Amino acid sequence: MKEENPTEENQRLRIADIARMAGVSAGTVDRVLHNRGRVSPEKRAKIEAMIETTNYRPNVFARSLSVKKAMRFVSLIPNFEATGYWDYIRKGINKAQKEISDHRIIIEHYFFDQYDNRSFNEATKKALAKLPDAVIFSPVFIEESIEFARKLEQKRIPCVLVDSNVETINCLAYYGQHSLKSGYTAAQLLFTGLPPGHSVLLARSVRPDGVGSNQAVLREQGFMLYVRKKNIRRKYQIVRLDLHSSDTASNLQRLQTVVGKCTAPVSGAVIFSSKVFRLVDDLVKLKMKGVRVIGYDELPQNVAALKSEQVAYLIAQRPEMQGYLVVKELLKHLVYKQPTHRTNYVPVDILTKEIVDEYLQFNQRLNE
Amino acid sequence: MKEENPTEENQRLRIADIARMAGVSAGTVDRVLHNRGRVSPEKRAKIEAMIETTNYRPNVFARSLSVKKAMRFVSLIPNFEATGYWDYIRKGINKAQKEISDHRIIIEHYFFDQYDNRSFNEATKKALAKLPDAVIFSPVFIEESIEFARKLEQKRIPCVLVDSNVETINCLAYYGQHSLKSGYTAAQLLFTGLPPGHSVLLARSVRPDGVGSNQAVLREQGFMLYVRKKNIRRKYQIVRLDLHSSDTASNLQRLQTVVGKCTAPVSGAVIFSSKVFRLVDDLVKLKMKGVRVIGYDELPQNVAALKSEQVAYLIAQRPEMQGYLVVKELLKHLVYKQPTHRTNYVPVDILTKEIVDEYLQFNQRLNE
DNA sequence: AATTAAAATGTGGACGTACACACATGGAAA
DNA sequence: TTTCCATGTGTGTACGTCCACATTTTAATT
Repeated sequence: MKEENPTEENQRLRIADIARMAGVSAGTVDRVLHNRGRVSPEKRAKIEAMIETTNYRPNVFARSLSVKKAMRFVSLIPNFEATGYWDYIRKGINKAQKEISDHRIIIEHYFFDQYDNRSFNEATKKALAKLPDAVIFSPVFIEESIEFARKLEQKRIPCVLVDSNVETINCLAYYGQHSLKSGYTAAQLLFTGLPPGHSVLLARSVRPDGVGSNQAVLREQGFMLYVRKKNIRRKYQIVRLDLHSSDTASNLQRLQTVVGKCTAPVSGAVIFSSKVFRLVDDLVKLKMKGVRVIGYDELPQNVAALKSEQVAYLIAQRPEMQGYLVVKELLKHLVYKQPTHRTNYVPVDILTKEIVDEYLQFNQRLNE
Repeated sequence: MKEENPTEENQRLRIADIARMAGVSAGTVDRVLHNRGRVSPEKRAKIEAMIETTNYRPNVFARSLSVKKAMRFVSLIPNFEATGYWDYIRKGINKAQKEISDHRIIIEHYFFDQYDNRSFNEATKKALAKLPDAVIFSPVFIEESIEFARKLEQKRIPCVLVDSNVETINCLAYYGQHSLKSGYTAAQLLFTGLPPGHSVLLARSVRPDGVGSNQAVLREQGFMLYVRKKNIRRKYQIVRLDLHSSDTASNLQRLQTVVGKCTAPVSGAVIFSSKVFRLVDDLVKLKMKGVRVIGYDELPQNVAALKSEQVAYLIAQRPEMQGYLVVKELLKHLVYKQPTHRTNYVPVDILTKEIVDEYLQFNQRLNE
């Protein structure tokens, strides 16, 4: 039995203390804390009052140490390419996994093809069969994701969304960027001080099915919001350019065609996917110089283009942080039993040649 | 005794496992892990080899639960004003303190007047008398801080620096912004697309002793770096304005005088302290409109000025994150026994009217 | 009133580590 | 030889919580 030492300050209260103060045993307090077993209403009230007045919080370390079975999370995100965006999200999830491994939490990853909804459906089946304690996923395919979330809800498996949001899904939390605002910001960075009368390219990466990703569509909407608000069309000629994510070889041709139709020289360009490095490559091939280019995401190739001044600004969205935070949010709910926020936007980060290094290094060190 | 269950995967190794594999008892492994007590060279080698090959990592929860005496950290930062910058750093420290309170770590705060080195010296004396396990401080006064760090080193008390850096101090870690780069970025944001031929105000907050803070001086240097590199002086008239941090009433007068001397209209302004809200107040009083103003730090008044478009951009430096991370760095070293980085720059965050809300909310939720 | 089931409450071991302490060994000094 | 100390090594308990199980109390039924 622990000696009570009244001179020692800063001693956090234990279950035993609450029990003593409420005149019951530790087991009864435990039942109240976890809503398990049967406790008489009077004692329950007394114990709850004690917990309230003393602001008792369980020692999560002792809890994690004591808890018997491991928790299993499942993550469902797109396949990552060698230097792709999704790889950062996976890294963030892994970082969180390492940090909480002492909580006996295991995360199993399933990957799917972001251009093929069948591969997503297959992955969801495997995930459900595992009966995990929670699921992390990215609702790239909206309808399929709603259906998946419905099944999870049936089985009482909580879930969190990463990168893109589907409002109607009843999940614990979403982490991602406010796409509309990031598109608006792209416009602001592009047009501030851009000489009027010129042409501006608005490039979109289009999928095999002819649709852009949800994120990209919203970014463009945000961009056009700025255009309308500031009466941009009066001063600039905005030209759309559809690029193909699968057939990249033909994109140079497309660019050439679109540029050929412009009556004024092209002095600005924006692309709403993370493939800005491809666009600037093509611009170089066509010997187009002095174009102010705005792109997304801090992929190594994009950073290289930023540093060589082919790209003026990159807009970033802390993908590792997104992955990290969705996992932590699950922890917060399942282990710490704390309330969570449904919708969480990560900041719109504006990167320039000069500050990108510190940005990357900072994020990397957070992941160590 | 724990039953070994060979079918159960993902079981992390325990000290007892290492002990069994090395043919010794848990106590001996413990002595090796903590470099305490006496262990024969042969067994030590064997145990260390086992730890190495199995990549054993102690369960930090069990460790924290078991550890006997509480650790005591001391923080030394400037007095915070009602809405001041230092309040954010303190909040970050407190957030970390809460998060690690189960590790039995107590942080005691001492505050000093950032304009009075004697108050700093007094605070250091109190801090040293406490014989803490580690110290967090901001080296606002360079010489005094070096002396303080020397005394800490004598007593083998590790320390971390927050906000500003002093290269010669031998500390575990520093977190703060790369002031030179943030000044450079301020210039870039100010001059990109600014109509040439006009005047630009370069405002400095000067202390009673006539010296600007170390941070402010470096930011100005970064700003001037851009000016030189881009041959700005050819196109703009750069006008210096010294504001007094103590005698704010007279600043309007100073502004009026400086503006009066300008031969071209003022179309841009930058201030290297966090008091941009005062500058724009004075600009309003003088009915100066259409001035592109750049300022620092997301103080509520500054954010208000940003939203009302009196300020074009704010440059932010994640002060809560700085406070939070220095504490975590101490934890990393003292509890997790992991290596730390000496110099850590937080990113240069560029805030606009549209994205500031998400930025603030994100930071706030991180602090919950 | 006696029996039995159900509800309420208490008890003790386990989680993995830290650390005080006990014990063992061996060599030097008495 | 005995005594003593230094060095090496093992043992046991505490940390705060969880949870299975034991025990007591209460209510329902015969």
